[in-house]
Amino acid sequence: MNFEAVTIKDIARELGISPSAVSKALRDSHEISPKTKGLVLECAQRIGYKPNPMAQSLKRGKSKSIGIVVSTIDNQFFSQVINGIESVAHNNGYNVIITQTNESFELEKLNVQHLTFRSIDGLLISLSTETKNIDHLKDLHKKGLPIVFFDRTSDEIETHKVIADNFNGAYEATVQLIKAGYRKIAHITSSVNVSITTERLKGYQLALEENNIELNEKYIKYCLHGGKDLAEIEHALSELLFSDDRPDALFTASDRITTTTLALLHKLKFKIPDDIALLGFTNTQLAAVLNPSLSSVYQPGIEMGKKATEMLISMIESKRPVTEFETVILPTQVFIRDSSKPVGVIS
Amino acid sequence: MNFEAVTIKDIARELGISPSAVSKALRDSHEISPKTKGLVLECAQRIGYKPNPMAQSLKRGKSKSIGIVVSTIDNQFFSQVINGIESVAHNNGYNVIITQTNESFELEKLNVQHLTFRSIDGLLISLSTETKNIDHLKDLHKKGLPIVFFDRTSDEIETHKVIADNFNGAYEATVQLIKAGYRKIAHITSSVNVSITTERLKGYQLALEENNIELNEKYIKYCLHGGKDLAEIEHALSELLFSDDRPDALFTASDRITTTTLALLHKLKFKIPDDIALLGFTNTQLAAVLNPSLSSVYQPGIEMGKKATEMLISMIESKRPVTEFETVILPTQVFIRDSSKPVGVIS
DNA sequence: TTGAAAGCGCTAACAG
DNA sequence: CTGTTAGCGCTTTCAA
Repeated sequence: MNFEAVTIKDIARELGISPSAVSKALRDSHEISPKTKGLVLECAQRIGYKPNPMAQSLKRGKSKSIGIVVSTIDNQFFSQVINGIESVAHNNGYNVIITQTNESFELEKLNVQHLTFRSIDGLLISLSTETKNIDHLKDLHKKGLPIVFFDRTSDEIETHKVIADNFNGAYEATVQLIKAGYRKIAHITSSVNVSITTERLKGYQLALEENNIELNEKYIKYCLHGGKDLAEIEHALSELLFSDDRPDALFTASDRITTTTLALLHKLKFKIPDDIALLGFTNTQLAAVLNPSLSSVYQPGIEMGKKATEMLISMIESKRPVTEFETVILPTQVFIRDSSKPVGVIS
Repeated sequence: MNFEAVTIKDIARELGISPSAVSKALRDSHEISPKTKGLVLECAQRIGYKPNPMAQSLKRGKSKSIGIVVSTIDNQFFSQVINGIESVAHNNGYNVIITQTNESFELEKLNVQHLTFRSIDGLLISLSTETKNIDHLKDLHKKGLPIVFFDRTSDEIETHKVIADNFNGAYEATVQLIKAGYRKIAHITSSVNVSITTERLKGYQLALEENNIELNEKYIKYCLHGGKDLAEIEHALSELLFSDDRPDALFTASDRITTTTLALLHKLKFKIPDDIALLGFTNTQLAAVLNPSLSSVYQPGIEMGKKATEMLISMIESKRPVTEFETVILPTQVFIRDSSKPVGVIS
């Protein structure tokens, strides 16, 4: 509720002119005399007039709000992205409606539906790990809803996308492990459904290939729910750790998986990196003070949020339908710390 | 924009009845025959009718959205709180508008103003560290805007509040340090302005007092921006570490301060807990895998968000003005880990 | 340059 | 039980 319930009519009455004149004056229309404009502006200021956004929205058919779909906000990477989204949106007079899928396809559909009920002007989405089919988005896209994908995208819709350089991040990370002397490098990753999994996998594979290390399929473990369930990571990890051919290094592909893996290795009393090295994607600012300090691939979360929102708003506000789309790839940074120290070096 | 632009009129036309009848049928009014209701519902379903929330809001004078003010979303504790807020709000058909103050009083005022422009039905706020004066909220409160404080509250407005048991958390934490053999316990805390600082300070003081340890004012360091600036924590810390009477333990009072202190101690090559012990408020799930594993006071962030939102929505939807207010205090949990191991014990 | 009037989609008082 | 009408606050023709 707007508690400054001063309307255009109040100004009109005060000045003895018509509401429509006031409206025009406030919008700085050319068909209003400078004198009247001055009076209106002064009066609006004086009696504390604030436009009612709901009335404007109803009239204009725009809600000035954008919907966000992420897996969960309680995650370093996504909270940074949302931080970025929020700042750009706010600066442009938009507010954001955040919804969480918890990696569930059903919840993703429900959330998208809920958002359209709320009359959003555009959608920013990072797909859930369960999502294979995006018909729920195709329909909306066809009807003209501006959509920008970030992080976990889909090829099935042509629109703007913003991702981190997952390929290079993974490539670089794997190369660093190889340089440090590890050869049996396992990869614990998210669901095959999501784009980031494929991109990271490719980087990992190329690094191995270039270094003449044969790919061992048993070293690649997928977590269908992106590590949401502790059990799936526990399962993947124990298959790796208690196999005949235990890997000497782990390359983990997401924030949740990386930190959970670290915690599990602790619990299992594995020494890092002596028993097994660890390097993973994570955006935690605590990487340097973990035990051991954690080698990591960092994604520019805030920038990703900002860029995606800028693109979305430009689509929303574009006069003519946008037909040229862009996929922005933001650089990742690899930090080498103790958890991937060279083999055989005693600290 | 609602891309399912089917309106009540479409149903009315389809069925050859009046829009108001349709409206009433949809709202299950008693003055509509079951037969008509059935027809309307079926037709609504069939042609994909979705109510336009902006029109409803305009009519009802309610926006079904609530405003949130926090220092920054990119912080474990607050992102957990927002997670809780979001889930309850969403379940009750509300959406949330998040704004961040970055601990700035000016931004807090601006955000609150912005939120009222956006016609929020209620406000959830955790004050910035800079905030001493809350006239910007008093005005709104007087005009009838439902407000619920969480985390950092103010006595100057009588309304619902939800806080963690800061007093007990701090008391318990300090007692644990004393039990472990530490006697020179310093306290690095946030700004004196915010409620949590006082509450935590009191717990700290009582623990010392009960154990006949004299309070040393020099051991209490305030960070006016809650640790937003690295420099202020650096400054506080070096005053403590390089004084004649260096403390043997640190009790830090917020997420940011705790993790930054840990990082700085690392940088300065201080051994924890041998050179100095550390125990602090933090909500990071990584506490157990930090180096060393970090003793911590954990606040129920998600619950805090949920509870605050439930209270706010009950105020918003209350038929009569609410006059009985409650301050809910949620328990904190203290986890003792290696960073506060008993003095003299070699691991 | 200004004003009257219609209408965005929905609801509610009042008639019928 | 159903329809007519007016109006939430604002914008936008169109007419004056």
